[in-house]
Amino acid sequence: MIEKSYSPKDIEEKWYRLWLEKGYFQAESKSSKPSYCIVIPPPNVTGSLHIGHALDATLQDILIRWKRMSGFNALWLPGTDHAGIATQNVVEKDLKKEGLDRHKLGRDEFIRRVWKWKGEYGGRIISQLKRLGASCDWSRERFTLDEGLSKAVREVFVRLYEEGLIYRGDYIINWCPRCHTALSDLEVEHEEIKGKLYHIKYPFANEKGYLTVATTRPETMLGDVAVAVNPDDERYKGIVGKVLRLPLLNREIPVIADEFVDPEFGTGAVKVTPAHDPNDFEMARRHNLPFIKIMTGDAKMSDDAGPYKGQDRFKCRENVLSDLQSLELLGDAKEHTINLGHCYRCKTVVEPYLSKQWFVKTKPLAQEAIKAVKDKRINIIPEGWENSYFDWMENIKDWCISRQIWWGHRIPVWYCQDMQSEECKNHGGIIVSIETPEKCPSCGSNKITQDEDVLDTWFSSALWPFSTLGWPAETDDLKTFYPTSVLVTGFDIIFFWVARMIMMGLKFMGDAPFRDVYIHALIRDSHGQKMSKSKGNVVDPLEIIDTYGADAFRFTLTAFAAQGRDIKFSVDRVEGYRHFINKIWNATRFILMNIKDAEEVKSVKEISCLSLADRWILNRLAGVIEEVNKALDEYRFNDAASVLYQFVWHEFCDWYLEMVKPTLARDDDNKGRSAAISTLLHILEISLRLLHPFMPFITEKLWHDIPSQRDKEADSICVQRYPKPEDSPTDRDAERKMNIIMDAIIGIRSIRGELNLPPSLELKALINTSDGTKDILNENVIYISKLAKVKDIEIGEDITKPQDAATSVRPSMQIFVPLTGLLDMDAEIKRLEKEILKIEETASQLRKKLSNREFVSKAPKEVVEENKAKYDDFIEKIHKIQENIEKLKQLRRKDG
RNA sequence: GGGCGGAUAGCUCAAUUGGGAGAGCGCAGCCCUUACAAGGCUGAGGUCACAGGUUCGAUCCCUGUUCCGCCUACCA
Repeated sequence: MIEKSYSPKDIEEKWYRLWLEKGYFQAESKSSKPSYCIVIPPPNVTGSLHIGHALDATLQDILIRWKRMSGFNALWLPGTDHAGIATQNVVEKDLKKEGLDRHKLGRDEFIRRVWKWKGEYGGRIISQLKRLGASCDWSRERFTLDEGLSKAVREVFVRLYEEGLIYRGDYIINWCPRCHTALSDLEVEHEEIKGKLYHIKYPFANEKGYLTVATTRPETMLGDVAVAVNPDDERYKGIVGKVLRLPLLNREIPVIADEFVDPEFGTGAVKVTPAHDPNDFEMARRHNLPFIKIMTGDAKMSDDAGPYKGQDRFKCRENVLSDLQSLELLGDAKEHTINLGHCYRCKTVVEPYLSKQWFVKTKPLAQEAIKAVKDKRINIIPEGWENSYFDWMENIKDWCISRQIWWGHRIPVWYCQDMQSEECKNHGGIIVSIETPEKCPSCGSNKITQDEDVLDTWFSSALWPFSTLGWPAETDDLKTFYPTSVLVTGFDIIFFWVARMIMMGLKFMGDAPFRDVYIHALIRDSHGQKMSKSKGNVVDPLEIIDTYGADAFRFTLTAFAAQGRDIKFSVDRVEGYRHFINKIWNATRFILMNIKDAEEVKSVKEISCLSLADRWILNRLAGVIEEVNKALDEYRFNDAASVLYQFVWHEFCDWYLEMVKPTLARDDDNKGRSAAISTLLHILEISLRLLHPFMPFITEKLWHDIPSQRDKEADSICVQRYPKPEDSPTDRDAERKMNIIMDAIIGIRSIRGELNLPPSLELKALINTSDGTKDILNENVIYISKLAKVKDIEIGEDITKPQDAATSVRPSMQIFVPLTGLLDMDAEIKRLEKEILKIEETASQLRKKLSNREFVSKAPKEVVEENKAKYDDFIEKIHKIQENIEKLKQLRRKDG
């Protein structure tokens, strides 16, 4: 016997501990079973579990538990990401509190501090995943800075370099002045803001007049080296080649012609600032113009900014504008929306900045990645995301991979300081090596220094599906689990991560890193807003688990995880699904209560005298098993959840349990009781297994309370076989018959409900029906009397309506409930008339359709016949109700 | 600028090949009927955003419009 109510906390702790002790989540490196593998999208080591992780992990856990139970050698490989910039920021903040900064500490000491921090706090998100019930193979947990993974990073870097796919050079990159590092294009978040388009007059150097340029960033004029116009622009035909005097600095700059300039925009004249704008950079290269850096890495003005040196970039803008104003060189300023880039880690406005960085030449890698998806070596689900994927891949730009921070994989490049040999000089003293070199391999000098930069964190993440399995070593894990089965992630990191994993996997493993990519929705708050700390609308998954239990939380996430749509989340919904957990608990409790100790529970297959209800629910279960497996196979998690919800609550609890209650209560029918008990346990046990991937804790707990499992302490539901449709006997005839019984019950209940007759009122029912149905009803009259709460039931083929009876016309029967002296004739007439109206509405639609010759001649024959049959049924029903109304009206006249 | 998605009951969302629109929550009425009041039964509630088109027939397919959300882009 189990406790009256369900308290998740104790159960969750107990069973999770046991799962770990028994090693149920550990996959085998070599196995005769088929492999199934998911690598977790590694959360940031600095992070704590947010609701997006919870959804992501829940879906993965469902898949893994489902496959593990279905006989696969299932590996869910967990781990965390070192998250270079984010983690460095966190530790730097801590240092600041102590009045320190990383430069005071020095590189080595700083790195030590970060590792220490990681040791103390880095495990948080892992323990939170455990609270959720994640069945990861923790023995294989990885961290992107692990020795093995670092080796993979070096191997990849060196090989790409040797193939000419990695290069170093001076280019305009996105620079975060706060994080003090370069960022890739993806790491910049664009936001539209209202800004101004300023018109500035640049006087000619050798004659009167001026040329007006339009710019949103007036301060960058300090770095201008030219003004460009379109060569076809008639307005400026004569002035190309003339010299302007740059205001404020009085530098002489030429007017050049370049196709890039759009004559329609602004004034048609563009100031050219090669060191601070990617387009200008390209233009300067085309025209051999100099590059003047007017800012430092802090986004303060540099020596080259003349009198503005040392000013902050925004302050400088104000000063430049007011200085131009006083020189009367400032024209109109128009309202203009500007798409401003911000650092995705610290939200600081990024600066296009000229600097020396390392890049991956991505085009060749992208070619293969496109092909892999095109020929279905990788399936993206839902398919809609393929378009974005192709679009991004086809327009891919080189990837800036060097970061000017300390926490990360240091670039495996050394520079020879001496360059004593010709060979050494030829390649600029650059040494690129997997192993850390002692001396320069070309000239033998031991004065070598390593590149100061580290790699983009996403560089190591891109290797995750194979680096975690042991690559570059040829491990058993790698052979067994690569390519992995599916990647489950949110759409926000398709480009950051998914696309790059595909490129790297194809390049270094010669095969896609995963067969399927399941892209799930983003979780928003109940108003559809993105959750963020600054908005204060974040929901803490741990709090939800504490309040409602992990199972309810997981089931809620699953039920809302429809493909291709964001999830609006609120805790109220979790509460709703906690009721479902409670329902399962209580249904189990009821079943266990009804098992007598001595009773021998038999398998349903051995029992010959199953009741109609037994056979019906067994049949339904077979259907549910099939639907759930199919839904999971197609990643329709919400469908799987709703099928289970519907079955357990409404079919099993509302119908079946109510139907077997009388049988269980009878002492004189041991066979019937025994069949019912067997059926109950069969349904319960299989349902628990079906539900287990969705709600692992409660199913485990209840499964052990089932008599047949009580002695098997070593066992766990998580390693039992996942149900297959053939586990439950099918019986179409039972389904047909049960529909008739249910229809009778619903008919009587409707009368009771609509006429507000209290359940305490004893009713009698008369059912008029045809021959075949009569027998079915008679054989199962007990269900009707119990569930519809009627004492006497008379069933016959020519029963006529008693005088003062309420009626319900069903497809295969007419039900009369005599209400002598109780029936409010007017109310009943009204009720029946309303029903006619309702039927008539749909009937008239059908009539219209059927009287349309085109429909009858052109529509498929089955459809026409189907509609005709439906129509006839409606008309018959209306007639019968009409008759009943007439009889009531006659009666009323007599009484009156 | 380009692309994608959404608009269905008061709320949140389903509806897989175009053929009488569903669920959960909420609401109303009746009920503590020996698992569960975190429950049961019954019911009300929809011009499927708008306008055209294809079709015998459109919530579904096509075109356009409006509103909302997202992704993406070097118009200074």
